[in-house]
Amino acid sequence: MLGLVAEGPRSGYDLAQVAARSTGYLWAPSRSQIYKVLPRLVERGLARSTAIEQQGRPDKAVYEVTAAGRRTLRAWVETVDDDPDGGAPIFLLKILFGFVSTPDAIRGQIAAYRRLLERNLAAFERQEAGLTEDEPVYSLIALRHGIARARATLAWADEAERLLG
Amino acid sequence: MLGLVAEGPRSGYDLAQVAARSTGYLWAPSRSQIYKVLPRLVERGLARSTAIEQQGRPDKAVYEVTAAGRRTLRAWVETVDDDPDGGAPIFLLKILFGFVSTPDAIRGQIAAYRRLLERNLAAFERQEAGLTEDEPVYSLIALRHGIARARATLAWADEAERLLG
DNA sequence: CCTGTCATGTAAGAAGTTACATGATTCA
DNA sequence: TGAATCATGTAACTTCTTACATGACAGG
Repeated sequence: MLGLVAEGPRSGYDLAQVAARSTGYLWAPSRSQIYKVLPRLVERGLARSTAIEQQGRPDKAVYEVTAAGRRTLRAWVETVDDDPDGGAPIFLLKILFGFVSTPDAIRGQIAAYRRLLERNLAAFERQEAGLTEDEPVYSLIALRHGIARARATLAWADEAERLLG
Repeated sequence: MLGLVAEGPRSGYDLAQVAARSTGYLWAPSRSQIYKVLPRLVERGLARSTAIEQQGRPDKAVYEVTAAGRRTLRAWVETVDDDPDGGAPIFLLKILFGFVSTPDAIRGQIAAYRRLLERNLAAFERQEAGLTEDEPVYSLIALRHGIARARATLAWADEAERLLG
């Protein structure tokens, strides 16, 4: 949410739509969740809100990131964790909010993501090799899913590094 | 959790380890969560538990699926939803628990998964085409990620159908 | 006239987490 | 002697969801 606020000044209502579009594939909070978290960002000094009067509607509360908020976001984007709690989507979110940091930091995230993918791929392949004939096809199908995705994502990592220049 | 119990009689402790191995990539509950859910399965008549006495250890509670539990699981596995709440992992879980149902039902899940992937892929490609030059590379990199994975997963769907025979 | 958009929020509850509590056995 | 494995569970907490509450205005 801090990242979405850092993209530009937004109301809670706006945020719900922006989130669905931009991070929606990775993470999308409900409107009620947004209205709970936003005041917390202000409490912690990471964002500030400005009331905007409107006619025939409730006042709009527009949130903006503060300098401290930007620093906090940047620190998060630059923190390297080879096996983050939220899994792969964390890497993608950090990439998406790369604009608060440097291309080098993002290269670091891609490298960490690559390491996770390589570990996962190796684990899947080991499991695949260990499958016996009495096991249902379903296990194999699920394993092949993981393998296909890991390989494709590794290929994407090459492309991503090229795009970063 | 019902699916994991249906694979064979297991204690809560066992379940934590089995989950980490088998569905771990998709979904893995904490031990405390398992101990909360298991009695609920019993309450609903989906599982039954047997106490097993042990020396020097707490009694073991082994859970087994009931006929009603198997029916409930099967109904879930066979329910087709083109855009399930838990996202893509739901399709994989249904495939993994395919042993309670028929290959045809699993083909149906793969087809539904394919439809989701095709919708996502089209949306990503539309977004990619709409990107302007002032947008940060990071948006493009994230989009390419989604595209690469969707395409790879579509190719996996072909393979999965072949494996089902 | 009805649906959708704009706009904020509360209440109740599900789902999940970490840390704590207990305690024997086994292995390096 | 200290860590890991086996084994169950509670307490406190975070995160997140759906449903409810309110109300104007725009467009078909």
